[in-house]
Parts: sequence; C-alpha cells; structure tokens
Amino acid sequence: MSRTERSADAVRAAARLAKVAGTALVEADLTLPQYRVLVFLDAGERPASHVAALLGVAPSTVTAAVDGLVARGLVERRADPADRRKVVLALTTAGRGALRRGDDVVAARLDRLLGFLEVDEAETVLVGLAHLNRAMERSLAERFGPPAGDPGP
Amino acid sequence: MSRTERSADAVRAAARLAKVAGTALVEADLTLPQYRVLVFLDAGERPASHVAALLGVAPSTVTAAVDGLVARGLVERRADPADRRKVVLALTTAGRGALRRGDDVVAARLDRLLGFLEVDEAETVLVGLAHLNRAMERSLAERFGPPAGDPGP
DNA sequence: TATTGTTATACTCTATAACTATA
DNA sequence: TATAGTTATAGAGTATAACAATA
Repeated sequence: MSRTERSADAVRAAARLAKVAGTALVEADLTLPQYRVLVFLDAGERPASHVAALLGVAPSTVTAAVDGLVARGLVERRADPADRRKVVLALTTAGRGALRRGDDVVAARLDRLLGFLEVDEAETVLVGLAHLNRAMERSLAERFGPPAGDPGP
Repeated sequence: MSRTERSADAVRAAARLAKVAGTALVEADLTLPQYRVLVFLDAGERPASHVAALLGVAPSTVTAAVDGLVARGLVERRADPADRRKVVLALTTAGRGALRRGDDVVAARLDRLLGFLEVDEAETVLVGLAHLNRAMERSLAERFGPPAGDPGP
C-alpha cells in the first residue's frame, strides 16, 4: 500500500466514519462530542481538564458539550474536595442509559456498513480501529492516572 | 468485541484521525475538505455534483472548498460541452503537487502514530481502513460511472 | 504566579433555501 | 419542470483570549 493511498484512506475513512456516526447519534439525541464525553466518563469520573486533554479538544469545548448533558441530567458536575478549582464530571444513571442508546444506534449503522464486506474483512476493520485507538492513547503518553472508580488491572 | 466497544472505538478513531490529519495538513496549506477533493479528483476529472454526492457533502460545501483551490491554481473549473449546466473539476499540475505534499504530511503523521504499535498491528490498521473505505464506496451503490480519464480495469 | 474552568468571541465546516442557467 | 451550481445565511463544533476562583 503506497504512502499516498494510506493518507487518502485515513482521511476518507475518518470523514466518513464521523459522518455516519454523527447521523446515527441523532436518533439517540446525542451529538458526536457529547457521545465522546459519555464514552470517556463510562470508565470512571474525571476532572474536566482530563477529559479535554485526553479527548484532544480545548477546555471550552468540553464545557459546551457538558452543558447540554448536565441540562438533561446525563452528567453531574461535582466540586473536587481536594482541589476546589477542579470540576469532576461523572455519569448519572440516566447518562449510562443514554450512552447505551448511543452505542446501539452507532453499532447498528456500523453493522449495516460492514455488511458490504466479507466477514473476515469486517473483522479486520474492527480490530484495526481498536489498534488505532490504542496507538492514539499511547501517543498521549501517561500524563494522567487511572480514572477514579477504576478498579485497575 | 462488544457492541459498545465497537461503537466507542469507531467514534474515537474517527475523531482522532480527523484531528491528526487536519493538523498535519496545515503544513501543506490544505484544509481537510480541500484535501478530500484533491484526492477524489486525482482519479480523474468530475462534475461538481459527483464530487458532492460521493464525498457525502452538500453541493455548496464543494463550492466553498473548490473556491480556495481554484484561487491558488490547484483545480480548474471547466464547462462541460455536453451539458453546460455542469462544471467539471480537474486537477492542475500544481494541484497534483499540492496533493502529494498533503499525502506526505499526513503519511508522516500517521507513521509516527502507528509507531506505537507492533508492525503487524499497524498493518491491520491500514488494511482495515482500506476495507472500511471499500464498504463505504459500495454503500453508495453504483450511481455514478467511472471518472473521465480513468483507464479502467 | 500557575492552574482550572467558564464566558465571550470568532473562525471553519456544513447544511438549507433562494436564485440563475441550462436541459 | 427538473437539474447543476452558486450565493446567502444559519447552525454546530472548535479554538483563542480574557476572566474568576483557587492553589
């Protein structure tokens, strides 16, 4: 696979995946950034600064996304007793429900898309995406500890 | 891999890939939609309506992206003699050069990212992205013929 | 002084709707 | 009438900068 093809494939896939997922999430009343925050908080509560850094967006972007989630009771903002500058974000029970509905609509749309491939090709896509995320998490280095509430390995 | 993990992986990967590619493309003085148009036109010239449909964006989005490319002499707008409503978009020589520079900066950034993985894992990522694009192209059905100037199979 | 988060503001990408010109 | 493309406009997502509170 040439250098050119790799770049073109990556950009095409990213744009298309984002579009497909964003369209699907409308059915779950979630925007793409809101779903990303929910996914992230599912692993455990986190201060907003960690969410921003690990999602790779500006702090103000997290504020905007979370505002909508808090208004609908899907996420809670709690003061951190140890450092009162920090706002800890945590999923509510309703938030977990919303996340599952988001998972479902995206997975359904993804399944439909992968239906155009052979079974082993579809598997390669899913494994490849998982590897890609692992690479991105590693590239963020270990600047942040495990989330609170994470039982650990 | 659970349904939940698949959805979360897809959305995370899409957002991260788009960000990484967009940041890299700044070095090549291209925006993400401009690069997508260049990639598309590299296969052959096409009327703007085909570009919009196959990229999955509105016609006005193509107009906006192409305006910048035309201003810099990277893409030409030609009237279609057979149907004078149509505007055929074609890469110029300078456009091909800009596309190659875009390929290079994205590929370099992608290589750096995949360096966090084992060689076979990185290969799975690239093959997976290629399969994913194939699935998306198939899902668009065969509503459009091959691009002009395409030698074909 | 440095950090956390919010607010204010602007820019980019995208879509919808109205319009022009062709068919 | 229907289609191709542009223009005008609006909305979402994002970033930067200024600010308030806390460390």
